[in-house]
Amino acid sequence: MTVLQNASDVLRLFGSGCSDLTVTEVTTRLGIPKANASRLLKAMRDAGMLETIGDTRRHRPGRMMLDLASAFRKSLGVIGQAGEVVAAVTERFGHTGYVSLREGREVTAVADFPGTNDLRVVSNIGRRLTAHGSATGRTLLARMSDAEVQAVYAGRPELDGLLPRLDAIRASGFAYSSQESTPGVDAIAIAVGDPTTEEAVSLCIVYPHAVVGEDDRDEMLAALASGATRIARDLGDAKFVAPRIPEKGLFA
Amino acid sequence: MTVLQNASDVLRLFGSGCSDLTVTEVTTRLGIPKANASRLLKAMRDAGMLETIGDTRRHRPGRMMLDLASAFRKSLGVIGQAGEVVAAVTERFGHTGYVSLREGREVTAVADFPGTNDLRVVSNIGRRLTAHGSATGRTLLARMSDAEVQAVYAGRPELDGLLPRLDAIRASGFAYSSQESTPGVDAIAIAVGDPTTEEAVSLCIVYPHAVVGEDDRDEMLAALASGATRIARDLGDAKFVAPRIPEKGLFA
DNA sequence: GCATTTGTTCCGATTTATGGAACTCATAAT
DNA sequence: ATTATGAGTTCCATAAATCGGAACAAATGC
Repeated sequence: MTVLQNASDVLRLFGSGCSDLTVTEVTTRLGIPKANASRLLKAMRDAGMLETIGDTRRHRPGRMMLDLASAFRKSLGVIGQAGEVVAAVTERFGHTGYVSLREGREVTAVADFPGTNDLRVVSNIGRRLTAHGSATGRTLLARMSDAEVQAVYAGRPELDGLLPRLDAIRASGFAYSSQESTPGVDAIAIAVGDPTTEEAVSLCIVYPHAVVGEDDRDEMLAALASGATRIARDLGDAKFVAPRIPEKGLFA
Repeated sequence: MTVLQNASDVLRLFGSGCSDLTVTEVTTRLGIPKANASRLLKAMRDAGMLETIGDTRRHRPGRMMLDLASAFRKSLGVIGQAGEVVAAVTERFGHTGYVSLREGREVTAVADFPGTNDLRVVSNIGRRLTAHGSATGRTLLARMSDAEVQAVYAGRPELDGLLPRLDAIRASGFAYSSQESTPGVDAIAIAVGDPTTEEAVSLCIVYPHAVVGEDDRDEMLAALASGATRIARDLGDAKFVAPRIPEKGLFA
């Protein structure tokens, strides 16, 4: 067994909820001689993979690991990061999720995460929705200025009443729609973008109107919002508005 | 040179802004034979420390590293995390920073970070301020309900006009004070808490009123806010309100 | 198609890791 | 005060990994 594998096993112990380790914990949890564990932790400390907590014998991951996490996220790109967030929300609540891009007056899903609930909205990757007529699309339009939106919709009837709705999204940080694109289906969407590549995507969760109460809905919004906020912070998205979870009854 | 040290050197390359690496980049940047680099990256991949990006030859940190970053933060606790954020802001802008706790109607600094500017507010750890009369204190009070605040200030004159000020903080997510506790000194404060331990701390930057323009002030607020937001997200702080950077002129 | 760049594999010599036991150090119990 | 107890480190011969150079293979560019 190579040292690297052992070191990796030690690091993996941190994954399962434990935030610090001692030599003995490592020997018992990995089943290796304590002489090895002792030397291994020392070597990992010297290499900066671990650091001791204060002057105790407890170890935690080294500071270097913070940079790694952000390098990992950076290399994913916005779409990838958005996908990770939506996947996590889908996993947790069982409802279908999308990541979508806007092209002109339309939006297309570029990644989809089928829900697991018995009653769920079937995923439909590649289906094109109108940007003005979907929560996802409006979050992406809301990232543009009114002038830009007007340019996209020059002389078109869809513009009617659109700008105030976008203002509302700019204020709240998210969009919600109930039975708009599909009967019986509600959607929550939040947009986030990468200022360096100019890519903006929308994170969206869709669910059957009938089976989701206000509390679940707010929880999903909160989950989606916290993921999107992290992405926006990591990428330095200045246009992002941190969604504010509304009080009960003020939703929509 | 041990493998662990080499592996660590490779990981460290990610720290300096680069989000992915190839074998040749590693050989040149670390100055090691490419045979070694090739085997090293393979071993690190097998150990889960790295993963390849798609089916290209580029490598990025493995997903495991995400867990490590959060284990690191968790082991710091709120006070430690707040300290890291304040230290970073202090470092960047040169102004003095504090982390404070509230006890009853007073707040005390538990960590301080002396500024580096020629004209700066001298740090004063252990100095007690009134909670109602300092930006720091009010951010902490704003985390409580009106009823709880009233209980703390039962029958006391300080309660006059306090609740509306707290409401303003709850709405904006931060507190600002100009020449309040100390003449010539302004302060920006944001509170964050750990729901599991019930600990709440306030992150605060203090600076001479005369030398900081609106732009710098907004930048400091943004820096403090993004750090506090990350902490709140990591810990699941439901009471946290993500600060919204106000438009010019609407500040305070 | 050929040249070039990039990555992998092979080899013996050398370095490093391994695991059992002996040892130190601090803390808790008698 | 003395002795157990447990955690952590160090010692040693053996076993296994790494090293660097060069030959080899596989992409990429012209």
